Amino acid sequence: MKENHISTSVIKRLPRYYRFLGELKKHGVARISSSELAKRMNLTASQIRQDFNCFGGFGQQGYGYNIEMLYESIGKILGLTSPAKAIMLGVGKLGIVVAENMNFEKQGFSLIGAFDVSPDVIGKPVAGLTVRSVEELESFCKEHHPSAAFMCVPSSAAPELADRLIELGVTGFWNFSHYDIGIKHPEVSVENVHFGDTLMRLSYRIKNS
Amino acid sequence: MKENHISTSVIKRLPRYYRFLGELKKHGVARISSSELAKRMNLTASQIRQDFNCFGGFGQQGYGYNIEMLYESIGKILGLTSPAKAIMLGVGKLGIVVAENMNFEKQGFSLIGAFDVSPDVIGKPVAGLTVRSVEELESFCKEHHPSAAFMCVPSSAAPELADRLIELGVTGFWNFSHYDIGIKHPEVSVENVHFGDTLMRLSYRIKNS
DNA sequence: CAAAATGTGTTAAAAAATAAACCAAGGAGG
DNA sequence: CCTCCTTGGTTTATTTTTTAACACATTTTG
Repeated sequence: MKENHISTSVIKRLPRYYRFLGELKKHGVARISSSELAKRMNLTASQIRQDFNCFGGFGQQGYGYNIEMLYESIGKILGLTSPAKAIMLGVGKLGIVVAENMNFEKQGFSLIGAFDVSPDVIGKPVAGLTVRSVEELESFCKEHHPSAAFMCVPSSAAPELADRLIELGVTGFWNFSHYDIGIKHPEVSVENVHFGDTLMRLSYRIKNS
Repeated sequence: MKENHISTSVIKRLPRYYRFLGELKKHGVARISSSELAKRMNLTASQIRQDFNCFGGFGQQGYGYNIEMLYESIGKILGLTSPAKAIMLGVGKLGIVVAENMNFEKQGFSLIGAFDVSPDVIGKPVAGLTVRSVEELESFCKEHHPSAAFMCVPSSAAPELADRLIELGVTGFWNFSHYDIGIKHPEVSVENVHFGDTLMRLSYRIKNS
């Protein structure tokens, strides 16, 4: 199922391409050359051409790239057209903001459940769902087979939960906790959202440039 | 002021080292070897040694690294000991969660102001501050000289705000908006927190592995 | 309709990042 | 106090990533 092994560097850039192309599309631009796109995105034209060519020839010599078509193609490559079933673990302040303000359907996921341990939130509505007790996790997963988990729990709860989820067939984690899921389970995909790390990097940059 | 130009790859790894070492410290571990740390972090010992050596010899042959000392050293390198003054722009749901749940002081920053356009939030308390009108931005900055801005505003508001802030002396942005601050202003440091991008990458991985 | 201009796909070169190899400093054990 | 073993710093090699170069297809223009 792999596309001839695309490097992670390329994958990391794809969402940004997608955003820029979406913006251009919205502004009614029909086509763009690699050099023009490079100028706008602050990249080299060479890199853009090479990135796109990992997935086949989207452009036309002497013309450039058709934005509409390229946008859709990248969306398909990213899997945005076939949403993966996802559940949210931990419906605290962060979880609520994330659940209610992200447009999961446009980003390749479909949120089908939310779980927490606290009686304060169990039973409450979030993003159109009713928060379940984490005790129902097994039965729920065995029925609905989510493939992704959004981890908005404290670090202390993450390890045990991750184990259970992987056991239940979850293969991808969107991880807001500080626990490093990938180390114990190298077979699953993990995308970390570590606010603290980005802040510290910014701290370094501000003080060393 | 640059440390002999450290590569961005190394800087990106520093916060993770910092986290792992903090954890070890908390568990009372006094020393660790590069190979042991490598095993725990899923890296190579070679990379760890090379990374640390960018900043000088922290280890001792035959002994390893003193965790307490290394932890503190990395903290200093990241600038966590000398907080930079920061202001928050946009006190919506996301801004509030971020402001109230991050421990800025431990991550190199000191939040000294929060601004918004909406009368609904102006005057309200957030993270110990009172939200100001964005109209006060100029006068506030001229008095307090923040060097960092946390951008929690909608993309539409970001470009004009970024211009104003840079004009007022802000050199670092923690950017939650989709607007790409760095392109127009390559001289400032920007750390993007793009939830959508990480989600799309996860979508790709789940569907292509 | 031909020639100039545009601009991709692809191959080659350069640069950067990662991993391996090696050596000497220092600790552990007798 | 001497020997052996661990282990970091450093150099060298390998791999990956990025940039440059170029040949050829398409469009545009006069």
